[in-house]
Amino acid sequence: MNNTNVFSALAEPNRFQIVELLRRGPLTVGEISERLAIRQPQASKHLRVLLEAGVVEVHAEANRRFYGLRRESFQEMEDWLKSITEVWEERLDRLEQYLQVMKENQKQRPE
Amino acid sequence: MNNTNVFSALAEPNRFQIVELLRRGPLTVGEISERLAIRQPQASKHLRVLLEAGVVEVHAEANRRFYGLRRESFQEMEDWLKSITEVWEERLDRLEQYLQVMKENQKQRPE
DNA sequence: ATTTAATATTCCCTTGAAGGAATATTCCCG
DNA sequence: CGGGAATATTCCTTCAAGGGAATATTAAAT
Repeated sequence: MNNTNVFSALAEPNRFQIVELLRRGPLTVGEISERLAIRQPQASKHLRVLLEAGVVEVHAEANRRFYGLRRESFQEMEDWLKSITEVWEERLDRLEQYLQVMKENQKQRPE
Repeated sequence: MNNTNVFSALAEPNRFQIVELLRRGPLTVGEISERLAIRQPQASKHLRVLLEAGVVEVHAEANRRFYGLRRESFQEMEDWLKSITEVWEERLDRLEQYLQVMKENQKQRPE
């Protein structure tokens, strides 16, 4: 994840809402535009952006197109976040170790 | 996290790079602008955006200002991601359960 | 083959975000 | 107090993203 495209995709409020909407499973363009109260062309445009950013995937079914969240995309974001927060975890671990050592020393030489 | 501000903050390549730069710990504006090879005013501007989005925090020290990543912000993103992916996990669990049941039935009535 | 539903695309316009350059602010030091 | 370093802010300009409206495309149905 050095892909700022994913972030720009999610930065737009309507697109973020689309993602929220797709939590429970894929929806058609019509359903999406209806529930978000936006016009169909805007829905299509936003979905295109999400698609190209890899946030979303389509599968056609006759006339309709179902858009659903793309797992890999979210997995990548999670990995990236972990790669950042794990540094902090390590620091916490070291702090705990340190405190533990201090505690041991206290036991050996009370008062 | 319904805050698209965080995403718009990270959507800009320079700002994303700033976050990457701050992984190891806080830096001053000067250091940041130097390492990213951007002019100081731009660095300040980007840092302002990151600050207002809550991605980053400052603490002043004499003349300088150290910017560092703000943990809460990343925690919130992680929580949001989990709230999305956990639905998938549940589904997987149910699938596994289902497969397990089928396996049991096989044992009871082989061939 | 024509019509109709669902979706995508295009064109135009407006607004906001980002960079450049200059300037303001803050703080330390002598 | 005056000077200089570090940082923030302002003004201006440019460019791309997003909405509206109209139109094109695709596929089904009759």
